[in-house]
Amino acid sequence: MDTPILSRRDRYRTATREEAKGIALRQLAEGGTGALSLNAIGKEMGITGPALYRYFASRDALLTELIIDAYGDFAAAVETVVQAGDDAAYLRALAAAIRAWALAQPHRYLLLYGTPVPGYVAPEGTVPLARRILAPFLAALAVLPSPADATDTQLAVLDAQFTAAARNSDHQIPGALMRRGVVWWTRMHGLLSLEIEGHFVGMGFDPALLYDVEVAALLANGGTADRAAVNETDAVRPS
Amino acid sequence: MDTPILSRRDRYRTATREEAKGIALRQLAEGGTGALSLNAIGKEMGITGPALYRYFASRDALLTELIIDAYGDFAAAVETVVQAGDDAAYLRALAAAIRAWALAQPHRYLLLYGTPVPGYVAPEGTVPLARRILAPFLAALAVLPSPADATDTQLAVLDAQFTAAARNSDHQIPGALMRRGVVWWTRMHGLLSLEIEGHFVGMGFDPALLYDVEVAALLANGGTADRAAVNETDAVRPS
DNA sequence: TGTACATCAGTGAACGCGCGTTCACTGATGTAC
DNA sequence: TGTACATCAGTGAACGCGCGTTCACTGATGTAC
Repeated sequence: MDTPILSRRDRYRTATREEAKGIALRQLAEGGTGALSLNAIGKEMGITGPALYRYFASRDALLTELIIDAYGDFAAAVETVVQAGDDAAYLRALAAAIRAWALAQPHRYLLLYGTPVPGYVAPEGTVPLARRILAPFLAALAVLPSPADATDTQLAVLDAQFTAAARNSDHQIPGALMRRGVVWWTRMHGLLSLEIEGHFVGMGFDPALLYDVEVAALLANGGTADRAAVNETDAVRPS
Repeated sequence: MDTPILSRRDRYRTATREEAKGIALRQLAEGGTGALSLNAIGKEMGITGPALYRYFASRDALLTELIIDAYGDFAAAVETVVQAGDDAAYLRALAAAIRAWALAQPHRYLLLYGTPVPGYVAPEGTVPLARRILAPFLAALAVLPSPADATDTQLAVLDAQFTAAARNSDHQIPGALMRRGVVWWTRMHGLLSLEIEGHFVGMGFDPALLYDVEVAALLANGGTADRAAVNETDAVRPS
């Protein structure tokens, strides 16, 4: 840390900023992205709307800050998971941490992965933040072998695409590994977004249990169709 | 059909309604749910805003109608798929139809499965519509066996929950079947929502290919973790 | 076929609301000598 | 330690905008005799 000597003014300033952002998050949780209003935030703080322009350049600037904060918070929550036990246990713990964070702050999760705000352009430095969240998964997946990877032509093409993309980027993640990470991502997101948005309500099952089952499925085949299993199934099929 | 004798007025009326709804859909596509405005629709039709109150009771009523229409359209698109070839091929075709519809009209897909409109209460008769979409999948999945179902306690509990829910409802779908259908749903939704919302942009892979791979994975294990494969993997593991 | 009435589409003004944002201004807090 | 100036927080008015919705009203289209 570099000399955190803050004047009274600076401390007050950051405190006010944080208070405003906290209220903004609550407004977001209650009314969705459209309900984010500098005037309304000011009103709740006992302050005029225009006063907030001393703290945020515009409404979009505040929204951008909330998004970046959410990314950081999410990444921090994932990085907090300690690597204990074997890799499968670690991956299970990572998946559980993601679900816990998403359910604890659904509006922030939707801010990152939900329907994009119309007319709002995502901030630039968002890619490394997204990668920070994926990184622990990739680290664990790299150790965990995935069966029957190269036996499928579709898979081979897909992995080659990821490999090529890595060449054009600044990272060196193997294509097959990246693909497995993305599969984890899409499956977890499918479960979490539907749960958060209330689409499981009234279906009579425990979303946590389904989540566990799906994580187990991911661990079982490493995020890959087990083509050996296909043949087995076909052989066993009664029809 | 029951006597479709419509007066000139009635025909004009439905035509105007349809035109308004079409413009509403385009506005939704451009500006998101918040941009849906009766005044703006009227303006685009060369009509005053209040005039639209002759056709729709309120803004929410129009939104409800759009949602119900979208459900119907989506269900119709799924039901159009002809059952040719074996069950796996049929399921692949169903999954492809869903992706095609979702990508062709992303805003309508998000209207059904995206972030809920804040303050808007979903219409009542939505459950049977949602079930209409799931039904063809369940029909095909019922024939396709899923391996190693009962070997896992978590799975057994989950299936029991679905079975119990079916008892309390008006349908008679076996728990394990319903669970497999939900797994198809969550996986496809994860892929489709992330693709539609632009989260795959710049990653350098073909979303269609990943979709195919995931459908293949679903077909391979029937939407279930293949626990036999887990043990195989563990046995092979180098670490 | 013509007339009298009912129905309906659409207008335009109005109400009340909230939004983002700019701007000139007042007071309080900090800093430099 | 005291004074002079700069910095900053916050106010309140204003601009222009758009929204949903109600209401009294005008004209055109339909229907019944």
